[in-house]
Amino acid sequence: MSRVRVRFAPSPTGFLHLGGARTALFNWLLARKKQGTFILRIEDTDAQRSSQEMAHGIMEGLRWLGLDWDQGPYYQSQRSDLYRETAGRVFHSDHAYACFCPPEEIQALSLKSRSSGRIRRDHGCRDRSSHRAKSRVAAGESHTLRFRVPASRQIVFQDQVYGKVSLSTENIEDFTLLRSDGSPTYHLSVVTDDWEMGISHVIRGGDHLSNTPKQILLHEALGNQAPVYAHLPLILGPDKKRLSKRNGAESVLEYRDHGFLPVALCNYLALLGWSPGDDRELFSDGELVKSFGLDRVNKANAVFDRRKLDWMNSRYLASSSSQDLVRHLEPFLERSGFRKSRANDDQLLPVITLLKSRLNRLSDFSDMATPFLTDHFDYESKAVKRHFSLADPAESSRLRRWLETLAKEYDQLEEFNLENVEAVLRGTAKDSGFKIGVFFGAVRVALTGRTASPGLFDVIATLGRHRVVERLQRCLKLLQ
RNA sequence: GGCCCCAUCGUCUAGUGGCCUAGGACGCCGCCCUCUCAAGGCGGUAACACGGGUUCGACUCCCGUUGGGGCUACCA
Repeated sequence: MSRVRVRFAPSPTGFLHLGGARTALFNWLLARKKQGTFILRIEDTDAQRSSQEMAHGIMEGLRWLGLDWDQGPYYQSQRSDLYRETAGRVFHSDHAYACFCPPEEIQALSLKSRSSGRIRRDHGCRDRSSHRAKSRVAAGESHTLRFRVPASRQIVFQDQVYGKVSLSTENIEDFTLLRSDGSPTYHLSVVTDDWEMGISHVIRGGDHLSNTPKQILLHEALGNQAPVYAHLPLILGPDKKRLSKRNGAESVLEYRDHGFLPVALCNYLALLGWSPGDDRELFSDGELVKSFGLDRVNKANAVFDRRKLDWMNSRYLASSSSQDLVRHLEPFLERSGFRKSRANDDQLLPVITLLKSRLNRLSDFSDMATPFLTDHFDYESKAVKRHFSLADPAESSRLRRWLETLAKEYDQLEEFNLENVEAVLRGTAKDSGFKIGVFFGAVRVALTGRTASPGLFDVIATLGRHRVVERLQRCLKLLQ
């Protein structure tokens, strides 16, 4: 069996959105599973709309997702000679012809085709003698090169996802190979490169399903063996319309910046159009590669559901090692003004361990971690009002006394560990006569400034004796 | 318009003629756990687009209808 060689071939006319990322992922998964080769090819034959920035953005996105490529990036803009050479071969074997019609004329013909419901090819160029055409070409007359689509043939291919797909050549227009400026179009460059690069499987979006017969025709004309095709169902936006800028199609880099973990996004994307056949949903490292196969790819388009992505992200966050999260958290900490250095990893790690199971995004961390990373945090006014502003002034001073007692107890506690910390808090709360919720609530506000936090014992143990005592004393003022 | 493709809970999906009283997950709702908020545990809500066939028997096979998507460029 020959080796699997696949490619991801984005055109750098936009960023890497979810659809492109999923296509890249499926190619990558197959390559890794079959120990094949994953090639990156930048399809920038449309010089007007392509840009180097977009190409770089796409590669940054791929790297972030962990979809490393084995060959490339190849830039089609640098391979024009190859395409012109291929075009020459198609032309000389009479599978293509020079078309001298001005664009408007072709457009009119296309319009006519549409209203009549069948492809019109009666613009003359395709039937004129090649001698005359050659002399006009030699004279420098502006023209395009068009593929001469054969009449009345059924093009049939076996798609790995959709099964047998067939299309009559009656419904294929004489597509352009070379533009009037001599630059190659998509079909020419794709077919040339797929052959030249020895691509075994073309895995791409379903929007290319109808293009495939054209490319097969071209491969035939060139005497190539066409690759195996596998088309992927499209990813739709929440309104069931194709993903677009207005419709949830952000760059994957925005997902990175919003605090998603690349593994979470890959996992989610893998399940959009593919399923392992059992109930597994969260995949650990390498498990996705092991389980993946083209045979379990779906045919129906899938609607992107951000809430499920959120859930998946939170699950990955909770199960990641704190050590791993430090690295991912770094840009978020910096963004919110926390200096992060290797030196304070020791301080950071327990906080991450404490909070990671409650995170939905990496970006949630800084805010949640504030009371643990600095002494300068605000007390939520609603928290103070609810837990410190007792209706009865006598009660207020009683609470004050007991918090003071707690501070003393902690200050004198022999070993400040989770177990002892819990015993002291429970004991003091009981002695105080306050309801446990009232006392714990007050302590929570004193220590974190908030009404919601991780379990109090964990909070206390994580903060450490010094800060706990200091904060309990500091907040007594709030109870004056 | 023409051609191609698709169709199971709101969403992602399992299901390849009897295992289906249609399974799982997200979401939503309730309960439990509990010092708060999450998480977690338990339970609930909710689907085979429609109409014809084929068959002893259709979610599963065939045809049609409807709906959705794609292609129909000197874009990719």
